[in-house]
Amino acid sequence: MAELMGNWKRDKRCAEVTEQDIGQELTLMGWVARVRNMGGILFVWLRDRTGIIQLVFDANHMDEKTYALAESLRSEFVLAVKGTVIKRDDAAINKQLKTGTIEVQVKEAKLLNESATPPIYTDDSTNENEAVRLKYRYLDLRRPSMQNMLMLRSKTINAIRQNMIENGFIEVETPIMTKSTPEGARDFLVPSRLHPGKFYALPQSPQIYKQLLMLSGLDRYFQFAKCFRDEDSRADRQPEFTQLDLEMSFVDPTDVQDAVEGAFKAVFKEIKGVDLPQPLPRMTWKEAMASYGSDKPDLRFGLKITDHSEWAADCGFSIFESAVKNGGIVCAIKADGAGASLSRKDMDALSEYVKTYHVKGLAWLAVNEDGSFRSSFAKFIPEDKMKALLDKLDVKPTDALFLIADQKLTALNAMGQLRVKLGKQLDLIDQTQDKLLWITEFPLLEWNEDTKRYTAAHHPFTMPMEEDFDLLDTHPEQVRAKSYDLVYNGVEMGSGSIRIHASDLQERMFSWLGFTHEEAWERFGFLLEAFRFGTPPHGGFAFGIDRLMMLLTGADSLRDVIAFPKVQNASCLMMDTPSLVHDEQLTQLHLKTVK
RNA sequence: GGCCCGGUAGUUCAGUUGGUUAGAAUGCCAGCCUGUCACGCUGGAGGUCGAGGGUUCGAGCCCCUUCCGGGUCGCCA
Repeated sequence: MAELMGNWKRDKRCAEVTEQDIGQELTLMGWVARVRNMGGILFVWLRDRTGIIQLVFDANHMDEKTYALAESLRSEFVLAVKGTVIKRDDAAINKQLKTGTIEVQVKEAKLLNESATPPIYTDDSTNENEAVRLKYRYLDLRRPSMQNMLMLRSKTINAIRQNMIENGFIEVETPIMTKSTPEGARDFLVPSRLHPGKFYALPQSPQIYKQLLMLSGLDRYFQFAKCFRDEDSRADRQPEFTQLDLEMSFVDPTDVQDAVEGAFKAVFKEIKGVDLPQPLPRMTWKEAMASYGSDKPDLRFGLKITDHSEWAADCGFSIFESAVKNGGIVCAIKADGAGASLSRKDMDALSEYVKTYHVKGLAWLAVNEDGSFRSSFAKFIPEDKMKALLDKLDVKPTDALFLIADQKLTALNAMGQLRVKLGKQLDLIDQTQDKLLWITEFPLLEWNEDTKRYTAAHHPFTMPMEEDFDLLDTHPEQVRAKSYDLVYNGVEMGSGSIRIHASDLQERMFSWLGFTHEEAWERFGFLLEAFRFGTPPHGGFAFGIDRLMMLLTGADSLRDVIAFPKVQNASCLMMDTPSLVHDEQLTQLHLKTVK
């Protein structure tokens, strides 16, 4: 028996009521979070996005009808009340509530809407199955933790936007219906009704538009860009996501990095109250791979990787020797004090784990307290040779040692994954730290074994380093790019580069990527054409807002920081997306012929 | 496409070696209760054990298939 609001006006949100309001008569509106009926007196927790305030319905202070209404209240009913703010007795103070020292003595009430019994809890008391939460996402978003997340996200975006505008960036919106481009991820396609057989593509990023804006003379551009990639999901990868996209003219890498650092500094100050150092540390890709086995090293803990190929070349252990002979490496991680705690079973589990990353196995050694050791490989190696390795690595009692032998990048990648795993397992990560750094000088090109050609490591518009121009025709794989990634606690936040701004160099780039002149012009003709009209040197960056929110809130999944996320198979459990459409629609789009 | 984990009241979970009518908490419904705050007390309803097939005298439990959710490798310029 819901009523209309009539002329009632809400005075404040629930938890905005304070002791300053004591004695005032206020009109409040919100959802019923909890009802406690004592028989004659009845307490209701009224909730909105600000929090909770306690309402008191006393049968002696209101007419029968109002009290009867109070007795009919259930969870999630929408309620409006008029009442007086009163101070609670000392004994009745609830320290859990922001408004715990006050309550509202209700005089009148209106039931604005009823609610079906909710299928999930709308508080944070339980952690329900995520599929159920996602099916009823609109209720899930009533949870205080989710509301806080959305408010924090809004605040973060606002801090970034303000920082961008203060620094002379201009916000420009670029199209969502755009052109499919080769290279990169799969596109989501939109069929055209007016152009039978032709398709728009949703942008994987506004890359080309923002470069054209530099050509147009915008000088500094930014946008909170929605991007789409039709690839498999992960905990930190959604088919649609938001990034801060920016581009600048007349700049070198440090200018772009400064601008990005400025935005991060603003966010950390605003959200965490933390002053980030500026400039942030830099590390080359080569160094990151060699020491951390990753292009996104987590610097909150040690366990650095060391190379022992030289030692391994004649160590007597045929697996190590042949790896080195075949151009590979033998690398190691030493974990101080881990030898005593890691059992044979743990070692086997770690060995299985590294195999996921395509190495054949893990050689391990655990030193006991008395200096004796258990090992999977020591028995194959002469004693003096073994001693040389342990001395070199300064292995002491209770230490553990792990070695991997394989092709260089394969071994380093697996070792990098093991490093992170050990960091977590041995509890070496200081969760209170924020370790940001730049990874620079990425390789320009990567060899693709399937297609037998080079592909752009970043994207085909990336400027090679001048120092490496000579290598382009002879050793393309050794050419470094003017590109840079920002890494935060072992997570890639985003990447950027200085772009190619000369038409001829861009055309050469396409040819290194295996495009013929004709193909390049067919696919990127408008860009090559545009580059003829005075393109300024320029570069930019983009970082994931969702990933940033994940790290700021400590969430394990992107789904926790996106209002309406997709699940692993890219469907939406709430709306049941994607869905079938009517034949008529398909016919109009020329996807189905009328019979 | 591969590998791994999970699916039992609305919700969170337990369920022994395969053995009677599948349990608990919470939520829900009804009653009682004038200061509760995760109120309390009494009673009640609520189950296609994800689905289908198989083994068995007998299946929530074992086997096969499949659907759904999660993680991950490949993939993600």
